[in-house]
Amino acid sequence: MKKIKPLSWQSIRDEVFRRISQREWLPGEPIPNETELAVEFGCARATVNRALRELANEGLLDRKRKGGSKVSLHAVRKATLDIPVTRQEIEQRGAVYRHVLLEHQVRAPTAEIRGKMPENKALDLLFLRSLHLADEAPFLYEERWINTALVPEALALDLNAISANEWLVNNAVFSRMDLKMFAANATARQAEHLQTPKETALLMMERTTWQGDEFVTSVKLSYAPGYILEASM
Amino acid sequence: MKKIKPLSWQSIRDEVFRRISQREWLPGEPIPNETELAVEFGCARATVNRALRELANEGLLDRKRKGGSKVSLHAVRKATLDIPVTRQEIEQRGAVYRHVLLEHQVRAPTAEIRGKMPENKALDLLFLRSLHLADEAPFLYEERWINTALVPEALALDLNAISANEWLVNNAVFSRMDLKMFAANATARQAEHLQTPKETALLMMERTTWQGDEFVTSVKLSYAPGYILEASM
DNA sequence: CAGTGGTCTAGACCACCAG
DNA sequence: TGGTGGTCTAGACCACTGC
Repeated sequence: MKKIKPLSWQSIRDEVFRRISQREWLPGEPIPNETELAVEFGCARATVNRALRELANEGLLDRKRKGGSKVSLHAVRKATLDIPVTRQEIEQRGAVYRHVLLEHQVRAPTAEIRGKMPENKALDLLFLRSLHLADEAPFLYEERWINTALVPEALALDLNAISANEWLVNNAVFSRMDLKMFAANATARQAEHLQTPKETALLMMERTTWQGDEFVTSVKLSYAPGYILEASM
Repeated sequence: MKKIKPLSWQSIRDEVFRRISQREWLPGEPIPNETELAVEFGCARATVNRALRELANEGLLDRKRKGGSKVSLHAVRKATLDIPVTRQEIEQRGAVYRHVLLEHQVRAPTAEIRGKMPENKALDLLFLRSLHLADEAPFLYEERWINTALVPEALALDLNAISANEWLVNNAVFSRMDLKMFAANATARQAEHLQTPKETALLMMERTTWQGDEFVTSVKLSYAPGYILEASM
């Protein structure tokens, strides 16, 4: 077994990646354990561990105690999706950001939203509708529910000055986020706000953030036609 | 400064996360350096490093040598999107998978695809159109280009037996993937294949995978109406 | 039970970069 | 140029789990 130069965990990661890519190590098959690789590469086991851990995080390896490390049978690749603050996303495109608060009221949640809450709590929630503009053109329309039990400060805010989106990102505590993306034909209301013909295909996103098992905020976003959501890995 | 129990990097990560969440450490402000935190938590610096590195990966901290670690001004949260093999995705829903190869030919790439290739190389590429079915209902329609210079074996495959999607995932070498999601009204062709009315809003995805700076395959996916793409963080 | 990965430690050196 | 994070090491113990 030829001894190879690398010292850094990155080089080891790359070398292991190469062996998997070039099918020296086949899907489903075990690879040498950390100690053996450390000997082969002439480095500490911790360094090998770091390299293999990264590859496992990317889904290329399955690792189990005692079971050892195996090349994943079907590499479920994971792409990373950035969730920026809408203002920043617009400004990054070189456009001027503005947002309009269309509706702001405390009301009983819809059945859909109530389903996310514990049975016993029948609190009223803060409901918002707003529009984000890029250079005065409609960019994103949002309908949002905020759990005022968890974020009472939201009630006192001037949401014309700062968008709920931005304020929540900077102030709300949350530990988990669910995210759903789908397409929908524009309803009359969406079409009106986004200044597009009715039935135009819109990219929609629903995001719910949670603090423990209670939801903090849930928002339904409608992107203006032509919006492209990008991700990479 | 009160000394806290935790030993594991997870507990330190959680404690630091709590301090950021609960605004003990404010956005933009520096936090104590690794050595100081190691003393406070009563653990090795490497353990603190591991904890802070995870938080930085999630976008909650900005770290710089000499500059120290600061709470991110606008936490760009990163969601994770799984890219499963279509067959597995369908079978995971308890449905029977089948795919149909609609077209299979070597042809000159369109301008759009040629833009992804180096100027000098004017190779013909393998072009495929296929349909993935769940319980015989249209699930996903795809149009795919494969760079046969990089994956010559693809030319000899029986793509009726195994979908290009699945074969490529298991056999193609790639180091990077670009991913775009958007909505579009169904064209006549899409409507026909997905058995839906024309103009129905469809969730579309374009994925291009790269090996170094050469593209391996580029695919345009049209999901059947009602499809929901989920992610989480 | 024994082998594997998961983690922690204490120490060390280095790369980067703000001051 | 000094302080900070980035990394490597050698050793150790532990947790899980296949056998």
